[in-house]
Amino acid sequence: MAGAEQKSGGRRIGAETSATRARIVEATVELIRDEGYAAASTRRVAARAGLKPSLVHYYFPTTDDLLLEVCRQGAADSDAMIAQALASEDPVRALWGFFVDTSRTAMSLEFMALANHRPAVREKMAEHSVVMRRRQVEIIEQLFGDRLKVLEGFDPAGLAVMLAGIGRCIVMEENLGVTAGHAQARATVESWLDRLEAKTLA
Amino acid sequence: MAGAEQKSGGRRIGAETSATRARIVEATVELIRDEGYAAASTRRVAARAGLKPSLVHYYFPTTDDLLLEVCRQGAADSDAMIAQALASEDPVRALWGFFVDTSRTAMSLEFMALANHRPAVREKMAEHSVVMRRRQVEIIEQLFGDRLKVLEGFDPAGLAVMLAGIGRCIVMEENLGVTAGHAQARATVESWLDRLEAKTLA
Amino acid sequence: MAGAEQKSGGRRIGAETSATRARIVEATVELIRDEGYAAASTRRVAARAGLKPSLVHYYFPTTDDLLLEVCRQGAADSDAMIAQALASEDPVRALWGFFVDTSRTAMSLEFMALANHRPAVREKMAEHSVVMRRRQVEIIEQLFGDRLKVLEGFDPAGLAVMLAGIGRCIVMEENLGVTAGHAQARATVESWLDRLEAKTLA
Amino acid sequence: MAGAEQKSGGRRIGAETSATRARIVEATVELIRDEGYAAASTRRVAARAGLKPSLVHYYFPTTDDLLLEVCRQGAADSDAMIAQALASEDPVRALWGFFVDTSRTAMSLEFMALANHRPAVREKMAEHSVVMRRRQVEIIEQLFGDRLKVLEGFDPAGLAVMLAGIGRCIVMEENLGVTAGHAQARATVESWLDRLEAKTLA
DNA sequence: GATGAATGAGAATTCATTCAT
DNA sequence: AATGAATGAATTCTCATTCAT
Repeated sequence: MAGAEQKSGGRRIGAETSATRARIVEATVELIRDEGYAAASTRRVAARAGLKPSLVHYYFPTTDDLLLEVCRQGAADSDAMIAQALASEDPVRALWGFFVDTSRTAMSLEFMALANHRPAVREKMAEHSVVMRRRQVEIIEQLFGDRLKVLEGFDPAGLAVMLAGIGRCIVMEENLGVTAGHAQARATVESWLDRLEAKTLA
Repeated sequence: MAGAEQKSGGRRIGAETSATRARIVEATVELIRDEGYAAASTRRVAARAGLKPSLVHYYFPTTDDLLLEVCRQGAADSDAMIAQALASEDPVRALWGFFVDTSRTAMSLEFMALANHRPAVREKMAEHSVVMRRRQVEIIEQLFGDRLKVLEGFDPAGLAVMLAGIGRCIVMEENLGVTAGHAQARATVESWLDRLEAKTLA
Repeated sequence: MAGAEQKSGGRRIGAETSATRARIVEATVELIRDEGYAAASTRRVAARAGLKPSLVHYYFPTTDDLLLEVCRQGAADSDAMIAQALASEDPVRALWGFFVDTSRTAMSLEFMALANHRPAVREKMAEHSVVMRRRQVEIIEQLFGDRLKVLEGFDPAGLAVMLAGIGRCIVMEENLGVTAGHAQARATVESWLDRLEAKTLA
Repeated sequence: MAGAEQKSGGRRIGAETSATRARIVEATVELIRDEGYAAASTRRVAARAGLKPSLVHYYFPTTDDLLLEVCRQGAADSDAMIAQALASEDPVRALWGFFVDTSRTAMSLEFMALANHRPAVREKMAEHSVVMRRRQVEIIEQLFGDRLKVLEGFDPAGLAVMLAGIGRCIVMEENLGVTAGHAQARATVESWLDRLEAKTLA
């Protein structure tokens, strides 16, 4: 129960602990982050990692395998961030910070786009999304309880969708260099959190 | 002679009035909508349009040209939808309908992703985004005036970002088959609109 | 016998006197001069001339037709230069100047290269070369007579080959940015001409 | 272990020792020699070598890579020919033979033309030309010393330019089927060499 | 005299993947 | 654990040419 990263006896080619393997995944993440998912080809990943293209296929027989691994790690990262948020001094802000985290959200958006023509990725993303949402809802319920309904008329799952949407929108647009309304939207969200938090602490 | 379609005698290669040209753009839109932007290759577009690949290049010398045209038409469509919303019986609902319009939003998200590795698209999208946001803000101001601030503590631009974000999130996730929290988020947004509208009519 | 440019009743599409036709030829010459013969495609020629690609084909049904016309004009230019040389104050220097004329020689070299895979050009170039050489020999004989043999042991045709070769070599290498030995080779040639000229005038 | 072919453990993609790689280069040389540089396309090279087009790109990722390799080998061949000339029984004739060697010179001319629109080739050719010229000058100085100046008024570098130019001109024109003056030019060059050689031996 | 539309061929690359070693 | 060789399919783009108007 100590997290989702443990893996018992899974038999893949290339030990999961391999430094080379890690380097490949890392290079892929960088490429996707910097140039979009279309840049994540065997050759370019290998070049970025300073390895031979064949070696990428040695560890990840198909491109889907590689992409799925990156996806899995991204989910694990999100998981860790949420856990950290919950354990932090100011869990409410930390949760909102999670939703407007630039690099994680940018990656997530790339995988959403990828899902469109990679059934395997689509499946994984759907699965992750459900799990993530559930976890977010738990946290929101734990933090605010029914003050949420009483004070703002919000529902925990609804708030999760709202925060996710507003956060992603801000990140996506910042990425384009567009910022109109961002500060005001952030202010509104923060005022919700202020009110909820005040009552929480009271 | 009213409307935005007026044609200004400009003569490009492949007149804008060409039926073939229109067919190409239409096929591209369908492909992107159904399979993601990566499916918009010369061959596939031609196949979908029932034309020879070379003909696509005759009308759109580079892929950027084609993509930009699709982008431009998408923006025009959005424009028209917003105008229609404003002129409708229930402009408030129509505006929200605009933000959760599945096909338009899905396209928009594809182009956001595309912007990551197509500088030309990025530029166009940034430009469009700014214009769209401005128009949305105008409408919101016109519909609600300062009731917005008084009743909900919202700012027009901030609300535009919030609606856009929540709408996109719902569309994106529906696309993945994920719907948790959607109904509740929608309900919250609708309750805002209800309250604002009630006062508007009063 | 008043030059090679007269043309009686030749029936081509597009009157030879057309300004448009001239513009096409001119654009082609510029392109070949600046970017090599491979740049002389219908589209690029049209673009350079500010015309539609179809128009190029209207005047020159095939690429060979266009190339041949450029070739013909180049030969006419060379012809004119030689005639001018002969009529000048210092015909000997003018002749040598002809051989080291940069732009004309560069074009000539492009057509030599083109001749390799354009039989029509090959034929024309061969024909021109023979005519040119003959004319050069005439001039050399006329200028130096048998002083050539007596003084330097040169033969008129041999000298023509030597001057052409040395001139082309210098132009070709200058084009590459290589100049080693050029000044000295020029000096040697000039010393020959000096000696021959001195005796000529004496 | 003597000779210029020594291999310095360097590992590139497609080891330099590969027979396939050699076949590709050889096919390219033949194509350029027979049909001009424009014939050196991936497809045609592959067809000539009896290989699949993709394999050409496996060994030479870009066309420049392939062309540069051919260029490099051509320079190495020239180098070897000069070395051989120097070591031969009659180095003076061998040197002149080098300048009128048909196949080598024809290739060299193709690359000169190619230099016009391939910056990479241009650079390599310029570099080679300088090195070659320097080597030729050394040989000329070594063979004739200052008899050159005294007897004919020639300068070593100038003579190198003259021989190169006359040789190239003859090869180029022969290629076109034009031969007027060639024998006479050759005779003149040979008479220079005769005189210089006689004094050399004396 | 001029032009828009259409087409088939071929260019250079890039890619994922397989296989033998 | 790693890698070189090979391949077939797909990518974007350019080209010469034909044809109907």
